[in-house]
Amino acid sequence: MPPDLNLRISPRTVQQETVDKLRLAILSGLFQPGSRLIESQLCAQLGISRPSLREALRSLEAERLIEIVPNRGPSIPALSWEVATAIYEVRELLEVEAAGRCASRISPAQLDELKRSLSAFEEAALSKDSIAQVMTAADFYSIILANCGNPILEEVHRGLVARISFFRGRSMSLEGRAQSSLAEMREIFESIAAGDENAARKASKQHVLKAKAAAKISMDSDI
Amino acid sequence: MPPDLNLRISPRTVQQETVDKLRLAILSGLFQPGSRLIESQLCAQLGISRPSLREALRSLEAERLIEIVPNRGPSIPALSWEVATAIYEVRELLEVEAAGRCASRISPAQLDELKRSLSAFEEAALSKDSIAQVMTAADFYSIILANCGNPILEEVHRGLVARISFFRGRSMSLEGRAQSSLAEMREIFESIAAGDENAARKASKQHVLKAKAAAKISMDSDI
DNA sequence: TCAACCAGATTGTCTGACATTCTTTCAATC
DNA sequence: GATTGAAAGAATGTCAGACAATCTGGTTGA
Repeated sequence: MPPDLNLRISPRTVQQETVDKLRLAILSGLFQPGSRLIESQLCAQLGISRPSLREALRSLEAERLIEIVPNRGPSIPALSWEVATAIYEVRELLEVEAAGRCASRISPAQLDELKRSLSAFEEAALSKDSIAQVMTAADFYSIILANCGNPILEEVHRGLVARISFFRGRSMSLEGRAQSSLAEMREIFESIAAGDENAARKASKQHVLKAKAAAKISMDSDI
Repeated sequence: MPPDLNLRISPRTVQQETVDKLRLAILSGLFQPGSRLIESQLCAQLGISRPSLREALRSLEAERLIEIVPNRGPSIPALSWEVATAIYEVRELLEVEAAGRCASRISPAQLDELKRSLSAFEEAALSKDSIAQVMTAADFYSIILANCGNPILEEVHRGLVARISFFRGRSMSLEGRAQSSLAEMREIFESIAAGDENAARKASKQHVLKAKAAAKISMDSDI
């Protein structure tokens, strides 16, 4: 029996592929905020039919990664600073809780995993590759969220972070932000490693607040 | 020019109507958990075409109100108690925060609105109409969430509460649950009316915890 | 009894079509 | 010259029909 059987339990459909491709394209900033997406163009570029594309667009709409106005079609929403602030606030709520829970329940194996992801971010921080920085940082959080013992917390957090990826890329390229981010993340890690729930919460809160401040600076500084 | 010119009327499309109808059907428990939805049947019942229906289903899938497994189609997810617990925990996080913020920022007009919705729940609690109870209680929360000053908090909360509507209907029909629920909600209201942020948080937390306990009882008692 | 297999049911996807609704262009009017 | 209005073009909303791939349940054969 072919060994790739376990990889094919759930067949990937055109719709799933399309959602993933478009999500990646949006998160990496390929489309300008406010720009409209033309169905026929996307169909041609992706090599799929309109019904399949429209299903994918509905999924992305529900994730709030695109907006669909009747008779005007899909577009990339321009994230206002008000909404971004609201997202950062909820993110703080969730992330602080997750870090606290994680501190008292993470397994040694996962802790090791977390340490490795911190190292990966450290390496990225030394380089000037802001894309790598954002990705490794996202890995770090996702390990924490995955080990907080609450899958819903993880799910909601992922959805929110996706919507502010736009800001995260920009703020990471601020002078010195990667370094101070590294320091904050190290503090979170140390607290979790020590099993100190309160310290983990405090460090996590600090981190989100500073990330928000950095996002605001990067937004104000250029427009 | 008026500052906030948002007069754009958005026409209701077949897809939106369909999503609303199906969501209502799901939330009111019309479909058994675990049961499958047959596209052709739904098309006939709703009088729409398959592409339109499939778009609507993708929206509902993203809201986690249905599951779609490739080559098996859509079905109503059976909510495990583990996931329900996780949802209640996050709901607590969000609702407590919202109640706290609401206490220090709600306007007199909205406070009056809140009072009216509490009265509506009181009336529903006296009757034995558990559907009316769930609906009026939902109104009460939604006013609080709408006045917490954070639209994201509101949005996330709405999504989570929708997924546990199944439990809320059952637990409301428990002997005495509506009455104690009323007492808890009244306490939340009084705290908010007094502008006492800490009391609002405490009352809100109590309320969610008791709602969770009631849901567990109603789940264990019949299977 | 159990496995293989077959027929019906269902989904995934595509093509093509058409009415409705923007958007843009260009001319006419004031 | 600016504004209005109309017409052409583009894009979306929606449908119908088709077909292959896949699942499901029951029947057959060993």
